[in-house]
Amino acid sequence: MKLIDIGEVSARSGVPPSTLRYYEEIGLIQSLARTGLRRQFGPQTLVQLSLIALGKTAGFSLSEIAGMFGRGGAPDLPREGLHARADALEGQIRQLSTLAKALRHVADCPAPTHLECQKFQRLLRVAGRRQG
Amino acid sequence: MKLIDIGEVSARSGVPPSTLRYYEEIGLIQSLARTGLRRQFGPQTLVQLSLIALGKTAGFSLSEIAGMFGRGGAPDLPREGLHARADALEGQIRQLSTLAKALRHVADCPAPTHLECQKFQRLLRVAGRRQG
DNA sequence: CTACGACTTCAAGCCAAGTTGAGGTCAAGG
DNA sequence: CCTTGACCTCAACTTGGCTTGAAGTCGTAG
Repeated sequence: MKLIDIGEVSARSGVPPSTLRYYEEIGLIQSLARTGLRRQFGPQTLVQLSLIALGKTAGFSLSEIAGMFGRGGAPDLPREGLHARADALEGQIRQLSTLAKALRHVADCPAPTHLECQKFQRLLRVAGRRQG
Repeated sequence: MKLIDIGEVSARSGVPPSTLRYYEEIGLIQSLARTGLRRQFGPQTLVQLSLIALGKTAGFSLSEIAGMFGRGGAPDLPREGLHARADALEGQIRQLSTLAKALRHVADCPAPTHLECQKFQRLLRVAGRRQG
């Protein structure tokens, strides 16, 4: 297992070194060694960084994401937990679709103001239902 | 146009009064009058709050959301801007779908570690492509 | 008329997720 | 051998999105 210098990890992943240090500090990733003072990471760190980026766009907090890795960086979570997260994600996806539809509608609707448009009203009600 | 007391806006929308005051402070919503000191909002504020909630789950910042309203609270944005936002949203939706699939896969895949699973590798590569 | 409870202002505090800056260390190239 | 540049540590700062607390002001019910 060859080690990768922090600079290279940063270059390959696009994540700044300061952020890599921060992630290590909070336990999200681990460096495996030092060359002098320079952190050396394992190849799986690159995979982790992909998952972290993905998780962040999905709206997970860093600590939630940390919970998805086992020690060593391999994804590791009880199956039901994963399915629950996937369910939550799909809910979020439905909301986003609603919003995207609402935006497209607003762009094309000829009504003088959208508050007078039935279709828009309905989209909003559907959206509103998810928050109570 | 009847006015709605801040307490009632809060109760109907589920948004705390402190947050409503904060939103007014940053110009996201406007109160139309006072009864004594109490803010009174117009009915469109409730619509705005729905859109704000929706926008937040979509990952927009409050200032981005503020940019979607014209003065008076009616949604107001150039059509091309709206379509651009919708496009961005749909990209995000695709990412989320990828993540959801990855999660479900991890939950069900029998491989000893997911890093050895072809399907998982592929999902990650697809995901990684979107960040450079 | 008085007390109550929900509002008011304003400043300060809090959390997440980093970034920035000062001062230090190190390995590699010339 | 010495400089250079990228890293190091640690603390402080920043931004976004609020919440909390102290001290004050109303309008309504009793």
